[in-house]
Amino acid sequence: MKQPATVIAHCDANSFYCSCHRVFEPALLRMPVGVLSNNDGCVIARTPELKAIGVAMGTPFFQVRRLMEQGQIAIRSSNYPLYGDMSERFMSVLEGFTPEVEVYSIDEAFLRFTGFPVENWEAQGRAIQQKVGRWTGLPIGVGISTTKVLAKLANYAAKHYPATGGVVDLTDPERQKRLMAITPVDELWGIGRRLAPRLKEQGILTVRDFANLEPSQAKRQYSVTEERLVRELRGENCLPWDEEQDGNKHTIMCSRSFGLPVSSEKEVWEALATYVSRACEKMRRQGKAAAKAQLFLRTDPFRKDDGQYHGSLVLQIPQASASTSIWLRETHKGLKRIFREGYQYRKAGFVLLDIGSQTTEQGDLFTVRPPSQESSKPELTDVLDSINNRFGNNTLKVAASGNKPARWHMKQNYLSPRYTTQWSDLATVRCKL
DNA sequence: TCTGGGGTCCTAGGACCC
DNA sequence: TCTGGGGTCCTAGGACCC
Repeated sequence: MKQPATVIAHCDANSFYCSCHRVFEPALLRMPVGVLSNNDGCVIARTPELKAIGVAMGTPFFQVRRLMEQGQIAIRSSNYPLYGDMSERFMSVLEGFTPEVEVYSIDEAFLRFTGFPVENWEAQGRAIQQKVGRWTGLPIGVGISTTKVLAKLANYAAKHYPATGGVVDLTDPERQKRLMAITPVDELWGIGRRLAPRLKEQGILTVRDFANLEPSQAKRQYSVTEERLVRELRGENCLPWDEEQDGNKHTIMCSRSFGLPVSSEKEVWEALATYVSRACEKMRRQGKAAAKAQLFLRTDPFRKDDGQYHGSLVLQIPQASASTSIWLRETHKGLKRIFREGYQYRKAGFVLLDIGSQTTEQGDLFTVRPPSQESSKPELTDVLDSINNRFGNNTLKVAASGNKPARWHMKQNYLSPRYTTQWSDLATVRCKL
């Protein structure tokens, strides 16, 4: 068979969050496992065994609580420090296989092989799967083809057909056609719950039906997104290769639902101040700054009988900044403008927009700042960051965030240890001699 | 009692300009 | 009565993803 010039592999961890817990609690390997969203609200990750007993994505926790209490399933609160660290380990194993790795999400990456003299791509896929398994304990699937969309499709097959053992080589065009013909169109990456019914109405039921559309027709009827999808399915690479993506975020958001409804401006402000300082911290870690941000707050849309309100406001400052104190001041002013008395608030958030590199930020022609003022701020935040990096998050925090337990704080009743990122949480291994 | 958080890209429509 | 056409920029909202 002729060797394609560029081959793309898509790797993702199976039930990633659940698998992270299983690495450190092997007893969970014998049980259906679910992970809850923030506030222990609903199920956001499930092992196949949990899916099999009919627990859907997004199921509210109270509906499965009984099963947990009966010991039939295991439930954990989400533990992002653990997932983040396991993700880094996963990605660094992948980087051993090719220099071109695009981290697509916390549990997924594309690998590009340009000019690799690989004889057997399926064997290569199994080698990746095996090494990740041995070095991190995570089970993964690997899909291999010539474009990102085809590689995703291959990985879908790897998951869907157990006989593949989790690895599918879809470089052969004939094999591509066969798979497309038996795959429902709504399984395709990029076809969501709005588009799928529209397509089906028009008789486009399988991925093959979709791939048979003329690209120009796909664009006219839907949008350029769908046109690109059609082209990718036909083997034409038209999605960008973006290895830098992770460091080049355009927005950074921090928002949370409150543990309990909150009605006072003071409490909302405590929460918002916490989100502002977290978002600024993230941005500083990336060496970036922003001149625009948005804050919002809203009531609980599920409580139809209560008065509903959604307020939001875009903030703009003359010069891009990553300083927590500057953004706190602006957000406080903004909150005064959009806060309304008499509502039960359930969520608030802060989003940094149009993030640019701190070194290339534009000066403001019309504002003259005393040099002392600007130079002192970054130093303060630097000190804050370095202390928090060394002694853990929230060792130092802004006073506006409050220091007492509050109604807005998250519920996390089933939290597991941060096995890999906190010395005090390291697992203990005992052995009999 | 109990329903997540963090992103990207595209399009349509309005404001504004020449 | 008559009142262009084309371009850019911005924003809000929709759709998708994990």
